[in-house]
Amino acid sequence: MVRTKKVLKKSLKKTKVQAVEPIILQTLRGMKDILPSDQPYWDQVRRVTERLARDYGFFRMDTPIVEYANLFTRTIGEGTDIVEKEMYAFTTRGGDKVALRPELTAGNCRSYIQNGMSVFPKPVKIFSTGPVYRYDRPQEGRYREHYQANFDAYGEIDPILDAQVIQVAYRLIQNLGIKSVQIQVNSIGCPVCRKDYRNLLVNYLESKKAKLCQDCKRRSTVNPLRVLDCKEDKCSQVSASAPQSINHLCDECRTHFKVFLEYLDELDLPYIINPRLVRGLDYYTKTVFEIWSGAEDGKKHSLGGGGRYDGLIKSMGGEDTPAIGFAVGVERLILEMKRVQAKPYKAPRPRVFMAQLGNLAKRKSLKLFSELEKNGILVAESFGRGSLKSQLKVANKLGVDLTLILGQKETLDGTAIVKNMATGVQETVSVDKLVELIKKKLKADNVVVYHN
RNA sequence: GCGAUCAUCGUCUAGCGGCUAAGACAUCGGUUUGUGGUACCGAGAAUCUGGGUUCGAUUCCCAGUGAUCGCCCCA
Repeated sequence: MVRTKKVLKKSLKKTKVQAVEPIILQTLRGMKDILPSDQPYWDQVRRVTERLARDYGFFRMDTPIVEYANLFTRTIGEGTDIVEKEMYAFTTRGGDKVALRPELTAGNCRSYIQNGMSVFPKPVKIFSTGPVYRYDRPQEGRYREHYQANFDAYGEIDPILDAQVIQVAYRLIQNLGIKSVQIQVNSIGCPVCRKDYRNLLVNYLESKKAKLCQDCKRRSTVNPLRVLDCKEDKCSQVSASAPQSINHLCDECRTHFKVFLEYLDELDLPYIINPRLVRGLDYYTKTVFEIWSGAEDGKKHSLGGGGRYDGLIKSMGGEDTPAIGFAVGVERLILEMKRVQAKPYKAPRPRVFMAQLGNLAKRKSLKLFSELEKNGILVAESFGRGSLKSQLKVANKLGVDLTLILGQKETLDGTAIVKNMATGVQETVSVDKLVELIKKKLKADNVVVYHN
């Protein structure tokens, strides 16, 4: 086979047969397949997410992956990295400027407005999951296509919702078996007090400009809040004594933050206030937060984050609607689940194998298979195989408890052999009583489940 | 977008400037045809791509691609 492949390749080269572009058997950079072996983890995330969403009153919504590009540039912010250098944007044949969504909130807000969802009783709680796209440099836990689970609540200004939303995020992570996490919270104020604070910060940074790293010198005017987040030693020193946004909030924002923290205390959530927490999207107001994995051995990931965006809906052309939400990164959750050896979801597996022998039995087995399936009995098979021996081998490998053997003789008699794989004992039963018997046997204790 | 490390069967690994690139696991088939697990036998299966150095490259060099790590940023 290989030889023919190689020969073929060479002869193609020599004779210069039409230059057919070969199919590149590789996922695009930063994108990966989610293989069957990983699905138990994904299933677990899905189940926990859906269960929690239901319990906290969030309804599922799915929006398109592609939207008009300016939905994102206008909401996330022109100057942000996400928009500036990470967006998958292109022009369609029809001339529309579109983009693959880099996050879920913008699309959800668009849908909220477009579909007049403001008529629902507040808060309107929505959750969605799906892939988002960012054209950045891949690493472990950071992909160009990754999945997020996103929760948003519209129409409620009360800080109690901020606390509840964080509780949902926290419990989502906890319920996956990730116990050790840290919640960081901050308030970045409203447009009014943030502007004042920003000026203050710019002035301060200006006075210390000489002590900043190259990047931060640039940032200090373009996006001064980001300087606070810089990990360079000298920048940390500068930002350590920089004015903090929480000390320069207007009355309303300060009260909001204070009450919010009281609710958090009430919930016993392990949070810390990080005055230097700023986020990469422009639409946030007041409360912002992130949840970090608690890996002691160096590597830490942001598992999720979010915040309040009271001005977003209005700025998009909707009614004045306060809102708060968060997103978690599914790949990172799974990475962390594996690290702490959290249990993935274990899907039901077939405990019965059906083996057939001879043309007549083979023909009947297909029907019998569906009869069993209709009765809720999961059956494995390898119908294409001929010998009973090889079928039993497969049955054994699959670790089933029972194997049904259907041969020429049984088919003519309207019976089947039921073999207990652990003991090797087998009995012949009428096909009519098969379902009943299998159910009984699967419940019985003497069916030993070995093979994990 | 910047820097670093790496790249061999499906998976994990071995190997060497040279002639059939080795092994394990997995897969498929067999050990007398209607009975599995163990054992034995057999088969298929790889040097990421493109250049260069060389008599000769999987091995050395360059570029591309990808992965991982550190920045940047974020989920």
